[in-house]
Amino acid sequence: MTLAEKAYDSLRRDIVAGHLKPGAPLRMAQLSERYDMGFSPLREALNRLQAERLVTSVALKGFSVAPLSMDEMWDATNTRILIESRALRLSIEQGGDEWEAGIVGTLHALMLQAARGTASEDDARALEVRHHAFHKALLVACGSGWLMEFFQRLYVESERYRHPMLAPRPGEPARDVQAEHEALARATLARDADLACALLADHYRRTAQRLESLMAPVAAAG
Amino acid sequence: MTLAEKAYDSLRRDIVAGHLKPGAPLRMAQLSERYDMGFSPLREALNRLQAERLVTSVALKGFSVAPLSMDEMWDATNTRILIESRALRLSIEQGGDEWEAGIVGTLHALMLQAARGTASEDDARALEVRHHAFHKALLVACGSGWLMEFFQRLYVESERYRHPMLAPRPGEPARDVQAEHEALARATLARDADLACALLADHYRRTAQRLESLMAPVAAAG
DNA sequence: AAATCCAAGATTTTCGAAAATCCGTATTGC
DNA sequence: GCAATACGGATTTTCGAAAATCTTGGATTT
Repeated sequence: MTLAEKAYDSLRRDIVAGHLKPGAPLRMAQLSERYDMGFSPLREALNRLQAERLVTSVALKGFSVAPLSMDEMWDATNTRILIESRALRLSIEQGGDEWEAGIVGTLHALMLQAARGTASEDDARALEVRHHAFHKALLVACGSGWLMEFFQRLYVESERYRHPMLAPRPGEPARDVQAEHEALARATLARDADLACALLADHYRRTAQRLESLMAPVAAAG
Repeated sequence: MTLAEKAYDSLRRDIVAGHLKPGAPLRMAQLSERYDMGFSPLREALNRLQAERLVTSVALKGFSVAPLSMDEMWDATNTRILIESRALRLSIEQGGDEWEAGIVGTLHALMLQAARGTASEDDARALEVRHHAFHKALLVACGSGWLMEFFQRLYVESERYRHPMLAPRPGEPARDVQAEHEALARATLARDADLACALLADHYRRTAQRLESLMAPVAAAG
């Protein structure tokens, strides 16, 4: 793995995790020290991330972490529903045994990690990885590289918004996300496309609403 | 404009125009001579293009022009119809006077250039620019940055396939594309979403079918 | 007092060479 | 004879410094 690829992975992780804050300028000297490499691999990584809209850049003024906004979050949510509904329908039409096995397997792995909780940083990351794997497994039989690419893009984007939610407020009742995942998997395996798509859309809309109510006070305070 | 941006524009144009052939390796030394600049700005541009799937890369083996295939062409066509249908419906719901004026204006400019023909290279490029502007104008009131981004990505992709079609075979009757554009604009301005989306889908499917019949002999020969 | 201009420092961008890696070829060993 | 390997040239990748540009602060002018 080249340094430029390491730089890409590290920067992407730090941006998605919110360790590099939205809007923050990314100075070459700082990044060079932080990731212990020269400018060249960093600039290559930043250019890739710019194409993915995770960073912005202005000529001769450098790069910044792409900002977040509630409008953009809703846009991503709605577009996600459009893309994934289509992909899910295609998968339900075309998916075979291997596809079904993937859903069952990734759901099981997700459940195990969810039961384990997210006490440590590693556990939280593992949950995120398995969550992604499950949602990808649902769609992977759609046979469309473009739908899968757009799914990936929007998944990463939504991860940026979801991150603050992973540390749930003390008093609030935790929403049973895993039950939603299970119902979604069941409808999908039963090849009930209408139900599965409805559950998927609900799943994302609820997450978005939760996020909005969670961020509203933050935005008001900041 | 920085050299890296110039490199990005030049490479993108040459790839989309087919001047750099699908699958061809992109050697740094050659590119450096061709575009008269050092490696750094070229590598930055190539990394951006890689993120947009216009070039592929393998670590330590360098970059290549991304390949084309009929499967991928159909995938892009179908995904385009999904994305643009949604964007068109949203635009028809939400678009105001400015949006309508944009459609009428860009359609008129497109017609003028189409009447002028595509004898010279410059005319062909001008037609392509106005064609893009018209299709963008139809969707621009959708209010979704993500839909617009995906539209752009798929437009560029389809441009790569469309390019060989711009030099029409001598004997063949030219399809009246501009009539389709006019009908599409009329249905859109009449706020008839169902008809407009149907025309849009037909427009793209016909282009794809035309391309398939045009490329089949090429693929068989090569 | 407000606006403009200039210089110094900070920052980004680009280059040219060094380092690391790959590929084809010929040689060695069995 | 054939596989494995070591060598040399070609290529990519990375670094460190130079060039170009921006920003900041104060001095100067209106």
